[in-house]
Amino acid sequence: MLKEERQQTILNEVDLHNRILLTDIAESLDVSIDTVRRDVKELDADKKLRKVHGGAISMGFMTNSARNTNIYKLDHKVAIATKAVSMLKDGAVIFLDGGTTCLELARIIPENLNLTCFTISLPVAMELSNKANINVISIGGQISKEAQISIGANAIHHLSEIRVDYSFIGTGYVDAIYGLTEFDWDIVQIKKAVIKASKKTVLLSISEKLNSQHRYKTCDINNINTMITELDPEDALLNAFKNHDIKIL
Amino acid sequence: MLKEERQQTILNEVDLHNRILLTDIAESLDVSIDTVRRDVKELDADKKLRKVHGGAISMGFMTNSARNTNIYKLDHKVAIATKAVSMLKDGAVIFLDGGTTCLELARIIPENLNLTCFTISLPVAMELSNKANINVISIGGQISKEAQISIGANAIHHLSEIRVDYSFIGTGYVDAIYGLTEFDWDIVQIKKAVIKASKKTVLLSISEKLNSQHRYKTCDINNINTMITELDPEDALLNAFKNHDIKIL
DNA sequence: TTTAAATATGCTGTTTTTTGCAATAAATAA
DNA sequence: TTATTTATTGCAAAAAACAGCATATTTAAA
Repeated sequence: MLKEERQQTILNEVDLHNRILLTDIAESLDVSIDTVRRDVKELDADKKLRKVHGGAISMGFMTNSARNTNIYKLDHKVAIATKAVSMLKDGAVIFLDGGTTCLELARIIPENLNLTCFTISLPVAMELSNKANINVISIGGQISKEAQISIGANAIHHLSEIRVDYSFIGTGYVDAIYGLTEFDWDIVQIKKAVIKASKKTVLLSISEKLNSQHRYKTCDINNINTMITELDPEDALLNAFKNHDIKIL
Repeated sequence: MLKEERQQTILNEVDLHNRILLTDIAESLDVSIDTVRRDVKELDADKKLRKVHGGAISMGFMTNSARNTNIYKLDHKVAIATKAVSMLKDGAVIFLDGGTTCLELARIIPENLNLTCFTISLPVAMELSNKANINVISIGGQISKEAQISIGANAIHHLSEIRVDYSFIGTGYVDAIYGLTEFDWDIVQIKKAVIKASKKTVLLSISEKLNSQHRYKTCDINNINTMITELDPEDALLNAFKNHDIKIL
């Protein structure tokens, strides 16, 4: 039996059953466990499957790392996410909101960081599920088609049952006087529940959103502990926020 | 024997058996191993076959394996999903499992169908959220990194609070006698909860999984109301399942 | 035809790859 | 925790690949 043949067989088995045991493969192919282990290691290096303790799992599930479309002001959002990452400590329990900025944060969270991470966002949950050291817990509920997040009474109820160290949230509009506002009533309800469930709340917002407002109010600026924009903390645009008890990064 | 002739013989052997050993060829053609090695090297350079350690493999065999981005037996899964779609009625409340077959089903659900759809799968939820007439409800819980689905006590508890008309589930292994089995204990618990929450359960499985089994049992075949494979319902491979009270599509 | 050059083949010794085994370390389960 | 399973590492034997060389065979030109 050629090595290539063997590896092809392993791939078939993995794709067929989603998950296999190295011992099963070794027995069915009648080679040593070491050989199977080495094969699986190679296939893992080639991204043909994913090696896990005792076996291997299919890549079919996890081919989702490709960033889909162009994100508006991606560079700004990456800058914000980078600042946010610096706040993360090993072992923390956090919440991640939906939206492209939080998704960017999820993307750049270091692989070696141990976190327990709640989220209402499907894309964020998918992204985080690729990180080995992050325990991801999705908050279920009715899915908002626009935002791909859980909304509604169910999600709010689940949020009422948790308490996280930090929550990282986005907002539609933010203003030093009017606070955080949204276009959408459902979203406001969810964000209120998130803030309630957090010891500290961190707002991620590109500067373009500063000094804008809309119809439904999420909370006052004072409810936010830290605000992160892509700007330098000393930027004049942020002056209006410095009267409040809020840390600016 | 001419070199040309010899190489043609090698190509024939490769095309016939998908693979050859250099030693076999050397012996059957009664030339030295070095000659065969040189021939195979040339044929590899001409892309007529793929040289591997100890032998050669046909191009067709390998291109089939280079489906890195594609899904294993996608055509079969589409066939299954198509049959499953025919079971869906307007206004139904259904559950969709994780896995590539269910994801395929989610993809081809018609835009005009009104459905309420529960799921534990992040990719399925994302896919369904693109369909205007489908009310998507995600079951939250701890996210399994392998399968990108919610698992654990929380998810099971949420499942216990719902009751759907139809659930469409996949399985790792299925056998007429041993029933549905899985590699993973957590997955079994979730699937049990799903079956309990369903008035009718529909199993989606490609025929390659038939007559295979693993260590943890989800349920007996009798717990499944309908089984869908890519095969014709009258196919002999399905005979073993016909003794049971199960509809085969 | 003869000869020289080019090509093909086989042989030898060396290097690389593959594989299994054993000892130890790490991870998981009880 | 302890016990068991799985991973890792180093090692050695076997198989295969490789490089260099000698011989044979074919081709092309004198």
